[in-house]
Amino acid sequence: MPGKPKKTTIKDIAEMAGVSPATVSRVLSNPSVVSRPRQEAVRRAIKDLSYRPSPIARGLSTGRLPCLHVLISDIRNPFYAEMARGVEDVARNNGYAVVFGNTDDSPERELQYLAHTNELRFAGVIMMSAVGKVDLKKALRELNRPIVLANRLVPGMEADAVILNNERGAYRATKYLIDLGHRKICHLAGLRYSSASAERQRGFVRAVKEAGLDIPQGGVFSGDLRVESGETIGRRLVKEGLKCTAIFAANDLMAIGLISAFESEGIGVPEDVSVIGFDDIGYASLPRVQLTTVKQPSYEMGRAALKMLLERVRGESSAFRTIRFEPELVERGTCGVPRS
Amino acid sequence: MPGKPKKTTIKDIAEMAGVSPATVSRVLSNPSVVSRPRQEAVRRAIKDLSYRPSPIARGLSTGRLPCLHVLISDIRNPFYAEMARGVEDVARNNGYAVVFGNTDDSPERELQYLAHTNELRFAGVIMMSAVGKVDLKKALRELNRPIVLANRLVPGMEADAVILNNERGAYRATKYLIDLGHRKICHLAGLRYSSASAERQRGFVRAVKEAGLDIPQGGVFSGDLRVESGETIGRRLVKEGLKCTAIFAANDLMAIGLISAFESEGIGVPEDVSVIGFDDIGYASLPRVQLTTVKQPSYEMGRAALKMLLERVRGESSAFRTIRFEPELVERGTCGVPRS
DNA sequence: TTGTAGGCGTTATCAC
DNA sequence: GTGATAACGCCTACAA
Repeated sequence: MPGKPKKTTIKDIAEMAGVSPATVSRVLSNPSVVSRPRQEAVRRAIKDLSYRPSPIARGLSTGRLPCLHVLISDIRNPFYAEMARGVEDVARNNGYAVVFGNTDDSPERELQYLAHTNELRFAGVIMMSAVGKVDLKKALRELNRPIVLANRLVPGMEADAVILNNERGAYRATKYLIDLGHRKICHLAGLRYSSASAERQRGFVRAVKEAGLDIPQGGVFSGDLRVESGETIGRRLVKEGLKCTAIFAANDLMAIGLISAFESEGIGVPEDVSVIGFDDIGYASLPRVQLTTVKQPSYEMGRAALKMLLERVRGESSAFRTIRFEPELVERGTCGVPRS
Repeated sequence: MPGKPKKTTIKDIAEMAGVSPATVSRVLSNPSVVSRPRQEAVRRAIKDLSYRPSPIARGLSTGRLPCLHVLISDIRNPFYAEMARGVEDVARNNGYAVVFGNTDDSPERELQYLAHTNELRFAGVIMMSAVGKVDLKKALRELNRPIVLANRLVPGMEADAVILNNERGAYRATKYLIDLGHRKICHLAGLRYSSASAERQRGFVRAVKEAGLDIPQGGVFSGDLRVESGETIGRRLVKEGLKCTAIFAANDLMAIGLISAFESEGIGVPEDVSVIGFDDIGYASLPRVQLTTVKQPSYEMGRAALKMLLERVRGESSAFRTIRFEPELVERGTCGVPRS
């Protein structure tokens, strides 16, 4: 094969600039230790040959690839898609590739992905779907790489984190229903092992208690955060005879499922029952949906998570930080005063 | 540092099995050339030390990392999220990591990502958001790696592809409106440079022509496939006085935008105007939305695309193939007979 | 069938 | 400051 292009390497640059490969490498990573004239010679050579160092060779040598691993529950959930987009936007602008993994909230899958993180030497991890299991904390620790927990925390684990003040958001949602006059309020909770879901449930309980109300007997259900589980529970609720006038769902997807079930059973929202969600995904604002909900700035949270991760990856060490975003109640059309 | 773990390498295996590193490498990649007894000795050693070859070292040597690059327009579009999920599911089950890139349909960004593909030596590319530009074809060719075009084709480019029969889907959608009695039908087209959008427009035109109808003066608009552009055009249409009784939108997102605009302007759907979309994203089926549309099996298309890519990556060479999925009309509630 | 040795492109550790 | 030189962990002629 005669015309094999042969990528230009650090040696070509060294030769052209009349220095050693080591010096070229220094110009690239630690310029301050190289004398001015050689620095310039090297830079010119780099430009002339439009040289780009090989990330893989670098990776072999340093043990780090310019790739970030992002673990989410399911990219089809608009809330995650939005965060994912925030993440990717800043990663791209910083020269990092983003590898996504859908866990479906399975701890096994989580571990499986982390093994991959390690093998491929990805530079860091954003864990958005942490399912609090003992071994997860251990696995994350042993990974020995920068990690940012986003959206969900891992109980008992110190780490950088980007989360919403879920408790407060849930409290407000519930308080809103109470102020509307509701006395019997149910809660469709999320995953048992999700810290976000747990916090939302706590916020719900606090609001109810503070108002001196009781949670209806068996009034807290748990779903899996998908539309279908909202539908299932909604139908069950109707069948059993609605024992509440309002429901706070742990996320919009389930709220939408609830509404679907109710309306197909002839129960009007908000005439017969009020429904409030959480997240404020894009569809919540459609005229036909008009879901009252608690907004989280998901895109911004994704960006913030990646920025934190980058700082760590770049070696800026300091104490762990937690960035906590504030929720915002968005009044729309699925809540009203209770039927007298 | 005394207790440095020191990953186990191919040498450790060689030593433990009493063979050379080369032999270990062979059992891993081309076992048939190694004698039975040594093969077993090596495998046992691998198991005992739970050895896993380093993808990076391999990558440096072979020029290929076990990562696949998937280029999409925007992960927040549920249609893409669905395909992305299909892709990731089969990639994961085959030991490949998936790197996603959002192009926002920008040719520059497309090229930028492909440069990354090359630098990081990703094993293959799935291009779902091809914006037909001359240099894209060239860039893809020069990439010198397996490529699968999904969702959109690149004009004049031979390659493996997974697409929907867009022309037929659009034809059916339009025919459906015509059969309902509509005579003045508009089309909200998609991206000018998307082959999928172009095909849909052709299908629309064919149906109208075949029925001996005329397309209303200025009755074909073009949007960018996002909800907002549906809203914008919807409002403009109303302002200018609706000159049609039905509209076929190139995708569901824009259809939803149209409906939002119409309803907020007091125009009923389907009473005053019928709207049909394309894709059948999850939200189309919600009771409150009930969007009539053309379904594409997006998840399956994602899977199919990745399977094709894997075949190529694994070196199974053969002629280029195109897998063409068939669309399916889904009648729901946004189309009706025209107002007399 | 098996082993030796060079190469993949950088970084890092030494001396100088 | 700078330049050899050895890793980094695997693959692959080439030779035996």
